[in-house]
Amino acid sequence: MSEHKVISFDNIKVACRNCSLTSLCLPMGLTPEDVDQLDTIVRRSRPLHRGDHLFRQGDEFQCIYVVKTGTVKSFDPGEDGSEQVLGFHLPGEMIGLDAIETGYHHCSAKILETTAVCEIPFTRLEELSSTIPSLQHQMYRLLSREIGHDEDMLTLLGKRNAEERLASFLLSLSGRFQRRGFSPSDFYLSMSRHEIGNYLGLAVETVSRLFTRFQDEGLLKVERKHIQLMDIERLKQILHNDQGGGVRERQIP
Amino acid sequence: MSEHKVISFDNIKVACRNCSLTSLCLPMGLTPEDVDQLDTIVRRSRPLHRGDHLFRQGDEFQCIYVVKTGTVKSFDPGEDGSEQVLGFHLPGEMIGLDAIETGYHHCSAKILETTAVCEIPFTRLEELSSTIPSLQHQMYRLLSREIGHDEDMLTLLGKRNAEERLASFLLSLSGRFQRRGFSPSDFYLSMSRHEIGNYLGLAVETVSRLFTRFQDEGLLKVERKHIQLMDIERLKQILHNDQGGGVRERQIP
DNA sequence: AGATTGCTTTGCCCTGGATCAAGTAACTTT
DNA sequence: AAAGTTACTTGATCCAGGGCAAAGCAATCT
Repeated sequence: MSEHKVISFDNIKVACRNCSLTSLCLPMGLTPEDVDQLDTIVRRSRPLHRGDHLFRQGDEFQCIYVVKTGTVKSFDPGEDGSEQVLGFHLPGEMIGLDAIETGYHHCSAKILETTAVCEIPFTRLEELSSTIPSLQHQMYRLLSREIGHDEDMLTLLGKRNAEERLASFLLSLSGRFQRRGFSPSDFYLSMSRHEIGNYLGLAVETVSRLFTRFQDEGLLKVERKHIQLMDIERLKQILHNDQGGGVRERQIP
Repeated sequence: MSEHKVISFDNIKVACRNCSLTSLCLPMGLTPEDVDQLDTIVRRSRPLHRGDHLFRQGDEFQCIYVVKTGTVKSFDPGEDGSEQVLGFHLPGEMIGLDAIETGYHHCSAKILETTAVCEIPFTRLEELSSTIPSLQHQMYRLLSREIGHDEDMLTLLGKRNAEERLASFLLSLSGRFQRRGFSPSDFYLSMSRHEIGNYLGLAVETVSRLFTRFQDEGLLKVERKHIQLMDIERLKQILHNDQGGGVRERQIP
């Protein structure tokens, strides 16, 4: 995906104030002074590599993580290894919010491609947010957004058929790439077919067959991980066909 | 269900400090003084009746609602009426958290049986929470809990079969009733088979057949809305059979 | 270069649960 | 109390998508 990156590796160690993700991330809506305050508690990681765990289910909850570059997968590793993928996280997205309640992580998080993250010790973030109202507000917004997103996924899994699920998934990625300055119609998937299927409640084979079918129908071109959306409008129509409903479009910057 | 109520109608207008839900609700972990502070911004509603809307999708977001007595259903009413039930809310549970982000409600909420709710103007709650750290903490916890709960539902819809879904649903209700002082094994459903099916991603017929089957197998007794769980242990085993996994037990007080 | 390993695709068959279609029981209205 | 309405159950059929098996294709190792 690197050839499409606008938000580039320059970001790895920059302060929040100079980070191009600022408008999608925790600092959104803060004054420059408040961002500097926030900056004092943010820790930047060295790059992590494919397969690394950011944290594991059951680990003590210390930090909220924000993706800076790369992609992270969060998943519930079941009791016996039958994992359920809960999300794919792109730059600017937060991970670990479900751990606040109990103090330990309910899911695991694994790196899909070389990734840098910001770590924010939650206790300090909490302290800071009670002195900076706009930070508190932004925290509420981000937590609320996560809830809204999960609810959209519930509708996806509860009501949509295989075709609608994959179309919805691709459009979600497309929109999120676009908001990050990447091409909305030409990108590389950092997750496997297996992970996509798992996330969407489908078998690998079904995902594979659908990619083939979408390609045959001229909706897109696939070549392994490389996706080119050829007809985004028609993909959107798929969501609004059938029993209508359609996944309400949601901004997940 | 009224014959089982321990948390009774006495609650309808009591202040938070005297409310028996206090340990499940927003005041959890607050000092008595802080609870009184909170109390000044809480508005208590007169009882609402079956079919009433608490709010509708698209309404401007003003208040967080907390069920005091009764049951509320939240749902996404799709574009054309193909609704998706998102949750059933018992006393002490909050509704409308997904609206914080955008300032309007993403789902609708409807009363299932005569219900009293507390309304908490969100702006005032936000202000108050920046002066009471333990209130802020509790808000973060509740928002996080909602995320965790939704993630459990994603696993349910993504991985479990019909039998596991219904067992999980009944056990969830059972536990939540118990924590509220009701019988965990003898209760009335305030939602229809249709709503249960919708919530669990199943057809009404499937839900009906499963109730019959569970009854034939001696797991429970059903008579319309009246449920008696006869073998909770065996119901729990259903969740841990098959591909293992099993819905991790979670406290949703 | 050839072999090993790990995705992905494709063909084939099968099943869980949806859908369709009646029938029945409870609740509402008149 | 009869008639209408809505919710639930039960039976019969169907099919979208799952599971299995084998082959294809990249990438890495020897």
